[in-house]
Amino acid sequence: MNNTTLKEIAEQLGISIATVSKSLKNYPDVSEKTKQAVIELASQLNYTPNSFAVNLRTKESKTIGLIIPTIVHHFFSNVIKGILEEAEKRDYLVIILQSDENFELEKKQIKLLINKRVDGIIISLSNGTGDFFHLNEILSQKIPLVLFDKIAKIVECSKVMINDQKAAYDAVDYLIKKGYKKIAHFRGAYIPQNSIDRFLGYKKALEDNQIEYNPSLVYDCDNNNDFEDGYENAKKLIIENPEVDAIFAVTDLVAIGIIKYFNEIGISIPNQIAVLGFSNWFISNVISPTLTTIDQPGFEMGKKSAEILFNEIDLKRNNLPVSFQSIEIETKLIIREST
Amino acid sequence: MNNTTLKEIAEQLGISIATVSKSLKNYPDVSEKTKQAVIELASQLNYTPNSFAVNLRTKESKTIGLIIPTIVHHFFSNVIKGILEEAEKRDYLVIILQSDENFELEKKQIKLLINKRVDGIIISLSNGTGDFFHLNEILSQKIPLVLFDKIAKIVECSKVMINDQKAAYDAVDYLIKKGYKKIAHFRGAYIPQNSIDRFLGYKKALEDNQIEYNPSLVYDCDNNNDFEDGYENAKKLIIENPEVDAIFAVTDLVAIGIIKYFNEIGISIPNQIAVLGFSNWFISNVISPTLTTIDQPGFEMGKKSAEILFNEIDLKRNNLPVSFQSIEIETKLIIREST
DNA sequence: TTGTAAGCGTTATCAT
DNA sequence: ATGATAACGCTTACAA
Repeated sequence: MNNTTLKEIAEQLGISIATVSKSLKNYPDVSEKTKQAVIELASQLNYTPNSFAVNLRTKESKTIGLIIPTIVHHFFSNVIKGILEEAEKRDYLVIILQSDENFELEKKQIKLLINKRVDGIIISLSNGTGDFFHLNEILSQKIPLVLFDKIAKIVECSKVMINDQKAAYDAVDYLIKKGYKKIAHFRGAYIPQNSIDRFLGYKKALEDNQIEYNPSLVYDCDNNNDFEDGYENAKKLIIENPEVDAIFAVTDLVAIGIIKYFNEIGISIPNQIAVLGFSNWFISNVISPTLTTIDQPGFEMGKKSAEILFNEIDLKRNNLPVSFQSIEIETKLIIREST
Repeated sequence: MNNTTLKEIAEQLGISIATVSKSLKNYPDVSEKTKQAVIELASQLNYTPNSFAVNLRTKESKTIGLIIPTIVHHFFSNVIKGILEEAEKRDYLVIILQSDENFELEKKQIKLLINKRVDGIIISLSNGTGDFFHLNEILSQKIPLVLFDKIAKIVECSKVMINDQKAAYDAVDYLIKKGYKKIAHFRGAYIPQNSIDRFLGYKKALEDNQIEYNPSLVYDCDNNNDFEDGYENAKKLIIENPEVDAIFAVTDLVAIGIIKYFNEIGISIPNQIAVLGFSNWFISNVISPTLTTIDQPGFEMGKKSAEILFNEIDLKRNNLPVSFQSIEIETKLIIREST
């Protein structure tokens, strides 16, 4: 750990630390000659500023924090990618944490990040998150915060999301227009707003098309294993409601579970029954039949979240007022073989 | 940013900063009475140590860096998960970077991490990585380093990997024992050692079973889009070598591409031709037919890498000698419907 | 143009 | 048991 310091350079050159610092930071009030000498020696000694000291002085860490519910997840992976690319551009580093859908862990991780004095935080809330006091702690410290995907409407900060309700509505509306009459919904858990919204979109599309909403056609997928949920519920559905001709699944993974089961027992998709997913995971394009789904653009959401965050960090640095944004990223229906 | 400092507590209590610090850190030489007073006021004021100052003082950041080639990747996602869980246990934070298979980016990111003075670094090398000077820079700074999966044998540091050659050998040997006679290999690029080793394992298994190795049965998948590679090569193979009865693919994604094509043109798997993948991605268990593959345990690899790294960090902290480990994680053949 | 010195918030040594 | 003080390495206002 032979790290060169300003002091060493100063001593070797017989000048003061201040002058060395100024030379390296291109201050105007230092002679070209000394500046060159400093720069040369610095690069010779392979000098890099001690970031700990810089942090302490500037009160900035050039680091942001990111908390997501699940790492092994196609959508979130894409979000991460979008965020990392924006951070890269600005030479910012990203600390990533996984809350594992656990409220307590999320709280602890936020504490860790605040403690670490990151310059900003991006979060997608866990399904277990019950209240938002822990978020207020971030805000009261004036740390820029962006929520994405799993957001909390009440929290006063910027947000990046999709319109789950509209997306679901469009999907179901498409199914109806295509001629499907008896449409089931495999819905998600009751806690994250997303699955509620997707359910509401489903319901509204039915109603707007004069199809009576039938609660017994709604199946719960809340065992935290979407694939299994889809598979098992498909089994049930085929017995309980054999006349259903289409299923709108809350997630591609649920849809894949459904397809898997139907493939196994020889039910033909979409001839006997159509399946429509949500998210446009990679897998939905390679399964047989390929899955009609809604594209949820994770990369763009990550990118946008990061852009907003870095913008707020800049504003804060310059003591300018920030106004929170709520951005809705466009989704689109990807029509494939399963409908 | 109303952050309480030791100084404030000291002033309010009319004692010295030193005493406050000691109280909070449970030093033996401070009276129970003052200690209690300090602790109480500290929690009242919601005191947390300024990590910048702590870092500067202790020369530790309680942070490690992780560089991986691709974020959106089932295997690497699992690795990340394993690493994050180990870090979580120790209240360590993890900075994650994506090299995007780009040598220059990898170099830059290592510089950033060294600069940030992380306590340790874990890397899976990019396919573009040509030499290892940038890694030596890490070592010369005495920063603990663990390489995993895409490793460089010459670099003197701990390593966590699988035995690609053996895994491939076992897979192909299994195919042969199962009665397949004409086995093609869809191989990966020529740069990462992994795909070379898998190819060698394939070749050796043939030779050990007295099957002549035939180079024209080896197809290159090096367009950086495994799925497409598999699909397109399957198309070629069926024309050029219609008598092939099994394919060993370098990756599940390649295998999925193959399956996709065969499903489309109505070639039955495994009856007309068998397909065997590598990695055991989630997708391989839900596709039809389900894919026989080799389980490459990302989670364990991440976990093990982190354990080794944290151990080295501890040793270094206590000025103890470290000896580098090379750990081989067990893979296993997962037999499913495609063979 | 250059240097002095204060300060960022801790930790740790050495007096008292 | 408590406190004064130096040190970590850098930035920057101010003095020379």
